[in-house]
Amino acid sequence: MFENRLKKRNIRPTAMRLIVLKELYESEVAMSLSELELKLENSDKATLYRTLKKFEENQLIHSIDDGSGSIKYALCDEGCTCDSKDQHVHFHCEKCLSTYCITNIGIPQLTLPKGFISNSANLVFKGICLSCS
Amino acid sequence: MFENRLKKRNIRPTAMRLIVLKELYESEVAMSLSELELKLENSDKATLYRTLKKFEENQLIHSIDDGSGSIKYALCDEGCTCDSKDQHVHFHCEKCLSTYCITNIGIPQLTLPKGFISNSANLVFKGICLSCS
DNA sequence: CTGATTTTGCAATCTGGTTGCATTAAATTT
DNA sequence: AAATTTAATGCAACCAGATTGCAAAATCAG
Repeated sequence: MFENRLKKRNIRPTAMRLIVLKELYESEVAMSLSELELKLENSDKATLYRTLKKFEENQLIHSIDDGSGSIKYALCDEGCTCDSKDQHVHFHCEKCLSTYCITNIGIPQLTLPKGFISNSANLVFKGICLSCS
Repeated sequence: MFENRLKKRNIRPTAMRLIVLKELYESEVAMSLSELELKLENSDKATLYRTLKKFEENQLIHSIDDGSGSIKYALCDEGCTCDSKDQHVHFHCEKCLSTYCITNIGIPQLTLPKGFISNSANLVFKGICLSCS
C-alpha cells in the first residue's frame, strides 16, 4: 500500500504525495516534472518539484539524466539504497522519447586512468524501444 | 594548422571560428558554451552557440552531457566520424567540475532486453579527477 | 567589383529548474 | 480536544542555459 511505502522511507503521507507516488508506480517509464504536472490536474510545479526532491533524498525514487534536457524520475526497488550496487542502465527511445529502467543490467566496472576515482556512473543507451520497433 | 582543420570538415574558417577551435584545442577538458563565453572577451553567446552547433554537425567536436546541467564540448580525433566506434567514456570531477574525454575506453556492448535497439550511448563516470585527488 | 550567400551581434524568448513567503495542513503537546 | 509547533503547499517570481528572429557585416563566386 502506498501510504506504507512512504512511511517506510520516512516521508509524511500527504494527499499530494500519495497521488505522485501512485502516478509513478503506474507508469512503465520514467517521468519528468513537467510530464507529472501535465498528467495531474491542478497540481503545482513547485510542490511537485519539492515532492520529487524529497522522494529522491529519501531513496524512494531515483533521477535519470537521459540527455533529453529534462530529468526523469522512476521508483526505486523496495530495498534500494541508491548506492553503486543499485545503479542500473537506462534506455532512452529516440522515437517516443520514453526512458526505461533496465534494472537487471548494472553499470560495468571499467578501469579508469590512474588517479581518477569514480563513485557513481550514468549509462544511457539510445535507440528505438520495444513499443516503437 | 587550425584553418586546415576547419576546411577539411567543410567549415568556412572565419576569425571567430578559428578562435573557438584554438580554445578547444588548448583545453585539456571539455568546455561549455558559457565557459567559452567567459574565456573569450567580447564574444557573443549566440554566435558561440551556432559555432558549436556547426562544429558538432560537421563532426569536428562532440558534445557531452555530463549531468552538470550544461553541455560540454570537446574536439574529436582527426578521423572521427562520431559513430559508435568513436564513442568513448567521459569522466566528470565532482570537485573541480571538469569533464574529461577518456578516449581510450569505449562504451561496452551490453545485451539489452528483446526489442530494444540501441545506436548510441552515453557513459559518464563521476568522482574525483587526477588533479583533485 | 558586385551581387548572392553566409556569418555575426544584439535583443528577445522559451523551458526547465529553483526559491521566498504567506497560507494551510499535519503532528505533537497540554 | 484545543493549542502549539512543525512541515507542506500554492503562488509568483526568478534564474540559467538553450535557442531564434532579424538586420548589419563579412565572405565568397563570378
